[in-house]
Amino acid sequence: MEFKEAKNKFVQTWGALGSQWGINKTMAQIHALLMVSSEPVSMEDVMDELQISRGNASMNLRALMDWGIVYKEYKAGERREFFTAEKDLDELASKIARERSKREIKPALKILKEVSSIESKDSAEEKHFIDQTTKLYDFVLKADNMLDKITEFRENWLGRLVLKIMK
Amino acid sequence: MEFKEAKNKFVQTWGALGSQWGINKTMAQIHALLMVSSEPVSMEDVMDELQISRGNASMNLRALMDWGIVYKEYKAGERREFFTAEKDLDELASKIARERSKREIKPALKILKEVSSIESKDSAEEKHFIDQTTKLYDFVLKADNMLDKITEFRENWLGRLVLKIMK
DNA sequence: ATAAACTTTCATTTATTTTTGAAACTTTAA
DNA sequence: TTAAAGTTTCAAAAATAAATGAAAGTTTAT
Repeated sequence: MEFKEAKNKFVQTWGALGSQWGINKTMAQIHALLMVSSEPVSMEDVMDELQISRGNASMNLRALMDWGIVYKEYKAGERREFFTAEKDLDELASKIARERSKREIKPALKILKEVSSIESKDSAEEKHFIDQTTKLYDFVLKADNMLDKITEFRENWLGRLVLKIMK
Repeated sequence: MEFKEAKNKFVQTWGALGSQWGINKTMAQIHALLMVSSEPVSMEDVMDELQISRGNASMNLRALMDWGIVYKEYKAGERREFFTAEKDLDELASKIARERSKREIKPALKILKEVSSIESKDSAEEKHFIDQTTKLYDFVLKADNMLDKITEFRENWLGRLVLKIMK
C-alpha cells in the first residue's frame, strides 16, 4: 500500500467510526485529515482532499474548534487561515469526554433525577420505575464522575509527571 | 409529575441519548421501556406504548437481542412472546462495551494497523503519518483492552464477590 | 392436515441529517 | 475607501437512515 492510499483509507475509516458514535462523518474525516498532516492545512486543502463544499468545510471546522480539538493558525505573510488538530491523544480523549459529558450526559442526568423523584404511589409498577431510574441515575453519575476524575488527574501537572515517568 | 408523564419522559430521553451515541432512537426507546417495566412486555405492548409499527418493533427487538441486552420470555399458557431487558447495569454496560468493541473497534484497529505499516518513504509527511497512526493504534488498543479487562474482571466470580462487598 | 395466532422480512415511503452554493459578511492591503 | 481575498450563514437540495405495512413465514392446538 502506498502513502496516498493509506491516508485515504485512514480518513474513510475514521469517518465511519465517527458516524457509528454519533459524530458527523465529514467532521470526523476532517479531523482525521488534520491528525495526520504534519503541516497546518487550509480550508481550500480540506475542500480539495475530501471533495466537499466550502460551506460544509467551514461548518465542520467550526464544530471541531467548538469541541476544542482543532485550532486555527495564522501563517506569517499569509492571509488565509490554517487549521491543525490536537495531536496529543490523551488530551484529545480528555476533551472529547469533557464535551460529551457537558452536552449529553449532564442534561440526561438532570432528567433522570427528575423522573426518579416522582411521588411513590403504591403500585408495584411505579415502585419498580422509581427503583430502576434511581439506580440508573447513580450508575451514570458514577461513570460520569470517573471521566471527570481522569481528566482532572491528567490536567494536574504532578500527575502528568508521574504519567511521563511511568511511560 | 405523575408516573405516566415521568415514564414517557424517561423513554424519550433515553432515545435521544441513544441517537447521540449512534444507536437508533426506537431501539433505545424500546430498551428504556423494557428497563422500567416490572413485568415482561409483549410486542403488542411495545407497539402501543411507542406508537410504532409491528415491523419496526420486531426488527429493533431482534437487534436488542443480538446485542444480548434483551431476552425473550415465554409465559405458561400464553402463545405470544414477551420481552425483558437486562436490568443489572454493570452487566448492561459490560455487554454494550463488548459488542461495540467487537463490531466497531476491532475492525478499526485492523485498518489502523494496516495503514500504519506502509513502507516508510523519507518525506516528513509520510514519517508523520506513520508515527501518528501508530500512536493512534497503540492508544485505541490500550483503551479497548481496558474495557476487556473490566469485563473479564466482572465475569470472574471472585471479582464479583469483591465488588459486592465493596458496595 | 389446517387454520388461527403470532412473527419476520423487505420493497416502498417517510423522516432526519447532511451537504451544497450563492449571498452576505469580514478583513486586509494598497 | 475600496476591492480583492477570504469566511460564514442558511434556505433549499441531496443523501442517508429509519419506519411502515402487507405478504410470507412459523408455530401450535385441534
